[in-house]
Amino acid sequence: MTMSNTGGRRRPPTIHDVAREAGVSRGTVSRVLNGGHYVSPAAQEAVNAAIRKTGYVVNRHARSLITGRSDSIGFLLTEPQERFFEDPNFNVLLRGCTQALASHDVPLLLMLAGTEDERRRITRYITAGHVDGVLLVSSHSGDPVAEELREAGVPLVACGKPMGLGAKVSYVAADDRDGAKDMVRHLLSQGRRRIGVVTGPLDTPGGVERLAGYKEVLSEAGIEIDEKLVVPGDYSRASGEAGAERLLAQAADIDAVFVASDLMAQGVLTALQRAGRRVPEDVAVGGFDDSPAATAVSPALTTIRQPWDRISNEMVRVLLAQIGGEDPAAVILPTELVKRDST
Amino acid sequence: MTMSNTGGRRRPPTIHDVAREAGVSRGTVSRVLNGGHYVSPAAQEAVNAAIRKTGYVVNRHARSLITGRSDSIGFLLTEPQERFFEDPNFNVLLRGCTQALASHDVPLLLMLAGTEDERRRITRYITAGHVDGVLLVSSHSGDPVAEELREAGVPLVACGKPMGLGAKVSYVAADDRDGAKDMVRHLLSQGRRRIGVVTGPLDTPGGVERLAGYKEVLSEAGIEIDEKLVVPGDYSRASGEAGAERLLAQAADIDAVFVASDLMAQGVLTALQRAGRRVPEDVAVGGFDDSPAATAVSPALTTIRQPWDRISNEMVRVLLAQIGGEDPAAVILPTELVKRDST
DNA sequence: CCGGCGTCTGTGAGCGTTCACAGTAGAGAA
DNA sequence: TTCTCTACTGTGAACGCTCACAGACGCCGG
Repeated sequence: MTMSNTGGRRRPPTIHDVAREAGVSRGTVSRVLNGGHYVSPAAQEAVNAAIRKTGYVVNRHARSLITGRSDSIGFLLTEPQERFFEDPNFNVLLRGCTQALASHDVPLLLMLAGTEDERRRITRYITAGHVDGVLLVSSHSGDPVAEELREAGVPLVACGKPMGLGAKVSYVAADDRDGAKDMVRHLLSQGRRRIGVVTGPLDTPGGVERLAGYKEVLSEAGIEIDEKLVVPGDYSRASGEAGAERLLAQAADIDAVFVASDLMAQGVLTALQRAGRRVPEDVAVGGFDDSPAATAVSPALTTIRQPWDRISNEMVRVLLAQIGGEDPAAVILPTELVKRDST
Repeated sequence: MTMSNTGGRRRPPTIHDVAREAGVSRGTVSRVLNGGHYVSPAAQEAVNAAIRKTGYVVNRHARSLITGRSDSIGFLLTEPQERFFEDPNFNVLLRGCTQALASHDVPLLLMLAGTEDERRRITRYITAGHVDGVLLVSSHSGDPVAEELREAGVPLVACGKPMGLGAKVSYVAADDRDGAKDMVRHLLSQGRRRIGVVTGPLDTPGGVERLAGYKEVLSEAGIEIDEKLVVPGDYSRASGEAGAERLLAQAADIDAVFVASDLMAQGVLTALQRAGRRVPEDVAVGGFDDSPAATAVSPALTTIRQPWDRISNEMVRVLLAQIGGEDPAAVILPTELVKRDST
């Protein structure tokens, strides 16, 4: 039973205790804690030993008070709750970002802005400086929160290119157009010629690009775009189901559908099977995202994989860089065709 | 252009600025901020006006430094990531807790412990006092994290009764047994007699209780329990599908299945339909949870609603009470039968 | 021997808040 | 009047850390 142990038993050890234990000053301990520059190897060693011995953990509040940073970041989702409940992509992204941040020892604050009230509260919270930066996920266009945060100068990285925010905000996105092209080429290579499309929301760059990829490949193949084959969706399962029904009604002779999200593709599958069309024999279905939903259905979806791990890692990297003073950046990541049973 | 405005333009206003603006002392401002006891109405008024005028927001780090509280809580999910990706119940709970906490102005830190490494890191983070308490979601038994946290004296509230932690940890749960009984009675009332069951994990109280409810009602109705009608599951969709197949193989004459989770019920539906059984004509299917999954399938699931909103609210209430010094508590909430198309 | 430089270390100040305490004023009781 | 009690207010002193600064030491070139 040592003095140092008995003495400060009840309350956690401070940097002061570590300094005393290691026989150095607070300043030296602090320097070791923050990168260890200008510290002799001997002191370095002694401090680390003292930290282990005392079980010291830095008091983040004291640190933040003086640095002005909170060393935490917000994950902001501005989607209606139904979307959050039905689309597992959010979970994948959430997990990826949590993991990426954990390796930097930065906690993630979850902010769900489903209602106007929450939106306001969250905006206030963020602009008050309670987080150093924000990872933004919002599939819909013209997000007022994003605009406010940008104006307030809060470091911000969006998932997917945001609409109408100019080049001022960073984003990380998959190569939507390229992915769409791959899928449509794949459908073509299977001999499909009457290829319908259920688009994403066309007020978002992602939705527009995926449709553009579809049209581009068909044109290159010398197939004229039939507007009856193009029906709008909003990424929700219900809109996929409705889209497929509309497609079936407008163009009963389709032999394939390119669906701009896996969740919508689930709906498409449901509608197709209800209409007695076999997948993939009668109609091939290609999705987009490679969300967990893709393998939860039967037949398992052929889809375009968005590299979620890389997307989350890049979002975190770009955000931390921006917090460190760097300029906003846009990162486009390649996609990959995943062949399964629906084509 | 007033002096007070021009002076402190760059950096946010402090409690001191507010005090000067209002013509009172820091202490008085602080008292207003924390409930306003022992403050004259006039001072109260002046301080509030000054806060509005200066746009003051409390510096949480300074506050935490002295109070020793972090005024934030952790939401800890100790599930493999596949479970997190496929089960929308987590999202519902996450949203409920976020919302409940927001009304207390307490941020939620998301902690996903999928791997052993993360488990360790998170435990260290929590026991270091970086959060005041933890909302725990972990469907599997014998969770080492929970045990460690309990031993460290961290305020903890679990969702669902945790296995083997004794009465020492708070939890909020729906009345599993009662819900199961309602469902089986409902099945009985529809004239079903050969009722199979796909159970939840039987190393958790929830799984055990739901099965117990099933057996209890059948016994009361004078129907002998046929063990061929009881197959195990683990709440995952895949286990539901496998369970239904096994049921079909062991007891082809079933006319109903009580499934211990909606997600498994999705799998059951898939297997049943693949086997050519019509739902609900040939076989009725009853789920449990009323998860978003229940209405995403066809036919829409008859299920037992867990009152998620109340569950999250209670979890937060109990946790905050416990942080405030109260004793651990157990809350059991009533369920409700939701009749849809699968029975 | 001096001066300068680069490496390393200790020290005081201060970040913005809360808390304990001391103190004031006014009302009511003795 | 004087004393006590209650309602309210102001004032240091922390909380645990980082940062700027000053100083010590060894080494080099003049």
